[in-house]
Amino acid sequence: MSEKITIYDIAEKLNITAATVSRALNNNPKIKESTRELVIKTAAAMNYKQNKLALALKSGRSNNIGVIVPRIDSNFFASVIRGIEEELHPHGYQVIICQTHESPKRENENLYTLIDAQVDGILMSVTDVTTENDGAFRNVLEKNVPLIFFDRSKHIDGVSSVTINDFKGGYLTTKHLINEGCRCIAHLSGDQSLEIFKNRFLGYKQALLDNGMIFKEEYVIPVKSSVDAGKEAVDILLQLETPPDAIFSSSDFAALGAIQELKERNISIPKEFCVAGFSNEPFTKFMELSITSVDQSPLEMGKMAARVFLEQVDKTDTIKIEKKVVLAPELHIRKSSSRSTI
Amino acid sequence: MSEKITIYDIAEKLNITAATVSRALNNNPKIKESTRELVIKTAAAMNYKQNKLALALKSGRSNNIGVIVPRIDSNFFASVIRGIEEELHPHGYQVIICQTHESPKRENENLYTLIDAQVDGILMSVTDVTTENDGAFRNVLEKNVPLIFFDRSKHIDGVSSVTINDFKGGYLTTKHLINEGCRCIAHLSGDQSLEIFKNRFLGYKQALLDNGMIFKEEYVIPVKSSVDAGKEAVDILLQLETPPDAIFSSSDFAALGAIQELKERNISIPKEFCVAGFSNEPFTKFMELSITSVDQSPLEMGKMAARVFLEQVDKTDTIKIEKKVVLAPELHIRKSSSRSTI
DNA sequence: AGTAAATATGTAATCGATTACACGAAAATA
DNA sequence: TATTTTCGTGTAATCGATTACATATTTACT
Repeated sequence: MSEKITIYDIAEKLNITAATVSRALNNNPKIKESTRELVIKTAAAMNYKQNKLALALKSGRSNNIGVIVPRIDSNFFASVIRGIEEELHPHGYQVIICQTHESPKRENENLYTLIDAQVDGILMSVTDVTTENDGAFRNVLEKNVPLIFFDRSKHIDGVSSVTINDFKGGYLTTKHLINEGCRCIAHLSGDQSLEIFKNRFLGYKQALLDNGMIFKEEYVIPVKSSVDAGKEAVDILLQLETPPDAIFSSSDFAALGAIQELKERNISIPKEFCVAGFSNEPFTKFMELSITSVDQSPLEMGKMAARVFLEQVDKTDTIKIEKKVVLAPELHIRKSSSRSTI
Repeated sequence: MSEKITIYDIAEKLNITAATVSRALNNNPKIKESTRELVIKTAAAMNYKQNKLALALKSGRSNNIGVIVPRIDSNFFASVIRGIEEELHPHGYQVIICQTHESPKRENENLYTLIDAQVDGILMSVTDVTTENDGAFRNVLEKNVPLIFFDRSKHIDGVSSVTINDFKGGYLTTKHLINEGCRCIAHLSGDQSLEIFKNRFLGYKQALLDNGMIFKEEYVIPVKSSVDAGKEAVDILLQLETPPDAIFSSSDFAALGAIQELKERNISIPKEFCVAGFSNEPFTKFMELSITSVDQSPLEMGKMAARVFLEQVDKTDTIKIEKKVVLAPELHIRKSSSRSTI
């Protein structure tokens, strides 16, 4: 078992004090050049490694940042985390992962745990806006720990966010469906308490109105992000007096379910019915009948969130600047809605 | 900005020493019951939070564990990490994520960084067996930090691992293809320096031999795990004198590419040609022509790796027990290879 | 040579919690 | 009552690094 070498060990060996060793290693200009070289050489020879915990305790900075997501095993969140890790790694930060599983209680708990662990910042996607975890959020802000929301945001003074323009995503997609000749476009909506879903819906609605189409409440079906939910939604929609001829789904999984159900009923896609999803999950482009979807550039979102964090950290004296970064959504048009190319 | 409350603050308020406060909070039996209650009540009232960094420095334990994976944005690794996090969270551990991007240099760097950060354990999937990062691994073991490999393992004395029986996975799949009537089965192989791919290949070979079929070198095409690689492989295979009538791919992505290329050539699947992949990526079951694949139960693998870690941590005095957990692969038979059900 | 200025290093406190050891007071025993 | 236990708490060292302040040594200048 290798001994743990401290600056005291180096000091002892060289008959100097730990203070001098510390200064030499930190390039303090007051240290004689010859001493510095000697210390550095000796430190290397003894295989000295700085104890990060001691440093963290002294400085109050752990060089860890916390990331809270509903779950990690979703392509979107995993990609965001990848972006965060890649951007922050060069700066010496380590990424701590926490999952909420959409539970506000877990979210609350994670926030406190991360603060306890003295992270230097928290990047997160909120779980639920209705529940009041404001205590936990306030606690973070009071501790002066930079807090940055990505994708699923929440309005809190002084908190920056990185999101995509979901409204535009919904608008573009709906507009595209209209352009393809669809006349009655339904929408599979997500949890309206989350802005992202609210905005996708609003974009959908606005696109309808801007293009002389009627918005009908009955065409909006709330779904969970699952294949089955998509199937059920189609079942409901097709029973309407005037069934729709297109679906803009706020979830790729629901879009997939919808497609499966439509096929089951021998409805031809995209000829008779067009479908578009949201998130650009990998499978959407792999399908034989590839699915039109909105890309949220998760990698870029993660990197951007990390950059916003880097801007805010260490600026405790400055008045905190609330930065709202909004990325542009990118509509990937594929077979499930491409009548023109057929 | 909320003050940071320490045990000294509590001590001062109650006119006792920090030692007593510490003991009271830690349920030390030597503390008078009345004192303990008073301390606990006061701590709560003052909103005291234990400083984890100080504790970590004193105890040498950070309550963090490091996870190193090639990349996080792959369904498999993300699911493993999910399993790890869920299993370790109740025990108070936080999970630090590192990516190698298949670079041995990054792997090396990550290992040292995690040790520097005083993690209490490292769970990882190795990147490459050929490169000698042995120094870094030895460093981990010398520091007495539990090291556990999952999926991609490496033979190092005293290191436990959690893997699936890749040999069996390859064997079962190949056997299945044989049962479906395939006579010439090709294999898209992965990096043979990694045991997982080696074993999938060996399982494939053994199944052929056990069932009176001939093994041909030319039927084994090394591929990267990508759609394009699968397409190219098919291109090569179909130019052979005796082209195969089935493919067992060590990668789902390559299997997908193969299927796309076969369709391109109007070869009917599974009638004329069967295809099976490995990993059970989400898209394999979503496809209209769903793809037969081997499930590696990543969630379970992560949980198991975490459990092995929990068993090993804190047992520094005991002789380290090398534990090799091998999970059973599960073949999911789908349309891409199901002649019987058609 | 004598003093000021510059340079290099040492001393000791600090970050916050834990804990071996010491000690005084109360309770138990002789 | 004297002595030993037991109990509860205080003292101070420790984990490893940083740093304000003090001090010693050189160098520069009159």
